[in-house]
Amino acid sequence: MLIATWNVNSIRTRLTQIIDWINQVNPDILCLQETKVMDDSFPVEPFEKLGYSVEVYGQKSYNGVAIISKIKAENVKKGFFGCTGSKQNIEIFLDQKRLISADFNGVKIINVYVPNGSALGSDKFEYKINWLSCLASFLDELDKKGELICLMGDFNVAPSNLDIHDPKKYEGGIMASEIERSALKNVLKGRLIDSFRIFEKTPGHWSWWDYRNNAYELNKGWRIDHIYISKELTSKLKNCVIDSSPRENLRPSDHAPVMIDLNLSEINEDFIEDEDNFFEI
DNA sequence: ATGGCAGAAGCATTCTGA
Repeated sequence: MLIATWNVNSIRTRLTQIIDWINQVNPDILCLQETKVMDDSFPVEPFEKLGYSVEVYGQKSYNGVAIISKIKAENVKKGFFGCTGSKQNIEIFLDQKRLISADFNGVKIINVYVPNGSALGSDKFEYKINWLSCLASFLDELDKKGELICLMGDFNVAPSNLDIHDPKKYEGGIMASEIERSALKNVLKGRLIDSFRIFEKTPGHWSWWDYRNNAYELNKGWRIDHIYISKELTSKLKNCVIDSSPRENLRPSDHAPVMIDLNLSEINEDFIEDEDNFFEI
């Protein structure tokens, strides 16, 4: 099962590119960020024509997330819920549409667009750190219930210096500061694993290139789009790749899609085996 | 230190992103 994430920087501007990519890659689940559109204006039909269901959580001009899937999404939730351990009041985050979650074959897919944070010490930076703190509390609650998690999206954090083309220049700055990295670590708490780093330990793999300064042509990128999976799922993980090819399109998104191949049928087989055992008893 | 580039809103220019 192919599960992908892509910050498309406007669903309406990128629509034909996304449809082309779906036709090429045939993902089972595609999580989008920065859709930048109200829910009633989201172009649902082109996806439904290809046999996909669409779940949206958007707003005018900014942010916005969506889940496109071949399997019907179950238990769709928009925004944070159950963050009882958070110091932050969830209501603070209601106006920015940055998180949507749904269950597929017993796995909870959580699609996030983490705030950029602008600059260290700014109000937006404080918002980013508070948002990540709320996300950590959100995951703590799901962890208590023993949920299998796939947390994916645009995190706006390079987890290590391997994930920046010029660490000397950018280390300590926005998306590369110790404050952001430790806030991200507090979300993951060792229970969620970076799918990409299971397969690839070297630098030079980017998911975002600035529109400015010819960054893509010079391959000056960052790896800030991630797919984190529960430890229990790592044995089902076949692959994780960044597909930089859409970044070469005319008028591309500044982000490339990232995807994993997760063998969820094995999970169902395990489940069926357990049921058989139950009936034998 | 600043701007570069792109999208949305809306019609000139500002806000936001990363």
